Amino acid sequence: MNQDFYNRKPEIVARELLGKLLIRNIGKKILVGKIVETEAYLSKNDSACHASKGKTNRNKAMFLPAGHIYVYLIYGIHHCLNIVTEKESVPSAVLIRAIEPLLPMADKKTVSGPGRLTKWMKIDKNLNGEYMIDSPNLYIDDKIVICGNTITAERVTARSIIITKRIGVENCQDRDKLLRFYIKDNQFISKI
DNA sequence: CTCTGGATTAGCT
DNA sequence: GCTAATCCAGAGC
Repeated sequence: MNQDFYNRKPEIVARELLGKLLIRNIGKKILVGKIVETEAYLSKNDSACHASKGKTNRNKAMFLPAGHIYVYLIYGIHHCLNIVTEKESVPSAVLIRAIEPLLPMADKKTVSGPGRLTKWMKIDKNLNGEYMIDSPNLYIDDKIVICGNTITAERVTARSIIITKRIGVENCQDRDKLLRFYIKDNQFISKI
């Protein structure tokens, strides 16, 4: 995807990322997953957003221009993958919560959930601050050709998108905002 | 400096 | 259903 794709409101980007291919290169290995669940985190006016109270050492990647990667460690154990949206200095982002593994195959318990998919794709804070638009390591696309085989993104229609409250933000003011998006009936959604 | 708790998950009751 | 795992941001002193 180009920069214009990410340089929009996070709730728009979160919705349009559904069905797209998340591609991870590790040396000669390549992993591909279809994005099936996302959440939007607005900037200042969203108490659930890490950057709602300003820039810190942890969240500074969120202030970079759209298309940068924000990875953070949660509960001391799990990494979460976000794509920065909107223009520079507006700290909004989209959290990738679940993917459907296309290459190689994997089962639900390996990739469903923000902490599991980063483990499967070996995503950690080394990727924090990278720019997806020109990174060979981790990026998102509509299609990819591997050994002559073409894998294409799913075209997700509005009627097959479910919108709910975000997961895991129970104790904050903006917990009821409808900013979680997922593909209806997909088997890799983290929670119903 | 200390203390609390989190955009989670695995494992146990 | 409950809790431990384990790092670190943010608040308070």
